[in-house]
Amino acid sequence: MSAPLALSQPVICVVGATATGKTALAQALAEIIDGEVVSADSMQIYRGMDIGTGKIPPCERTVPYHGLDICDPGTPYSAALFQILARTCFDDIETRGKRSVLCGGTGLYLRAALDDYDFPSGTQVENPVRERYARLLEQRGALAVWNMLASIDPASAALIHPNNTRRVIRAFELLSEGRRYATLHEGLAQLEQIVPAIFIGLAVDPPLLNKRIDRRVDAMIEDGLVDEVKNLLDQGFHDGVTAPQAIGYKEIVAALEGRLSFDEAIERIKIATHRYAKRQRTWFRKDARIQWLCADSQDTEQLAYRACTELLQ
RNA sequence: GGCGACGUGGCCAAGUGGUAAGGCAGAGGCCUGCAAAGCCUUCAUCCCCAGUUCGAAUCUGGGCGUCGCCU
Repeated sequence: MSAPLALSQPVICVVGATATGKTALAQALAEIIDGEVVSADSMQIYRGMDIGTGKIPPCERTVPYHGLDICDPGTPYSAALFQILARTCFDDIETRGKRSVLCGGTGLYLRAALDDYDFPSGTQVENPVRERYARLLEQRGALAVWNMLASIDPASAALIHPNNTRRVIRAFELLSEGRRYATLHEGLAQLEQIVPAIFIGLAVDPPLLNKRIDRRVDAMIEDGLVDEVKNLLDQGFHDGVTAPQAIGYKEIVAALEGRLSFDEAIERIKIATHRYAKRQRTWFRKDARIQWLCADSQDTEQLAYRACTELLQ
C-alpha cells in the first residue's frame, strides 16, 4: 500500500484508443488550465521513434511534455519504471504550481501511474528467471512449463492459460521473488486509486476510427516512416526487446529486409492498428471512472470546450 | 461463336459420396513490469435448378457467372 499522492488538484487524464485525438485534446486542455502533459505511451518513450508512434513534433508543442524520448530503443523499459516517472512528474509539476495532464493509450501504464500497483523487484527490468524459462519453453513446450507452474503454484496457474507463455514466465519470476501472481491478481479489482484524477475518454465510432487510422498510416509513410526505420536499424534497433514490436516498425523492418512488399507492410500496419485500437477499447470500456466524449468530429476546440464545461465543472 | 478450367463464410483455402480443416479479417473477452506485446472465445452448410443415391460441397444434366485460350 502506497500513500496517496497529495496533489492540490486532480490530474486530468485523457485516454482512448489510438488516433482518437488524445494528443490534441491533452495539449488544448493543458493550455487552458496551465498544465504540462505527461505521456503514458509505451512506445513514445523511445527516442527516435517519432513518426510511427504519432509523437507530437517539438515544433507543435505549446506546453511542456514529459514521458517522451526517455530511452533508446535498445533499452528495456517497463510499466514499473513508468510508474516512478509519472509520479515524479506529477510531484514536480505540482511543485511548479502547474497541473498535470496525463495522456496516453497504454492502459497498463495509466493504471500503474494512478492506481496502487505494486511491482516487486522495484526498477530492475531484466530477470535471469525470464531467460531460463524462455529456454525451457522452447525445449519442452508451453504445456509442460505450465504444468510445472501448476505443481508449485496451482492458484496462479489456474488463472493463466497454458498458451499464455508470457504470463506463465512472469508467474515464475514472481515466485522467484517470493510473490504469487494469484495474490497480486486477487487485489486487482479493489486496487485503490492513489493519484487524484479526472478521466476523460475519447470515443470514436469504430468504423470511422479505422478509416482515420488508414489515412494516418498513409500519412506516416509520406512523412518518411521508412527513413525513420532505416535510421533506427543503423543504430541497432534489433537489439531492443520492446521497441521492435511497435506497430509500424516491425512491418517496415520486414519490408526493408525483403520479407514483405511495402504494400503488404502498409496493409499490415493498418490492420494491426485496427486490432490495437480494439484492444484498447476493451481495456478502457470496463473502467467506470472514465467519462466519455464523442470524438467522431476532430474539432479539438469544441472537444476541449466540452471537456471543460461538462467534465471539469 | 468455339474449346478448356473454375465457382466453398468478407478474403485466401482444404475437402472428390457419409454429414464443411486451417489461415486472415470481423465480433466479443482477458490482463500487475516486453503491454503498439501476449492470450482466450466466436463466426458457412458449399452459385442456382433438376436428377442419381439410404446419403452429394463432392456424381449426372441444365442454367448463370468468372477466368484462360482460340476464331
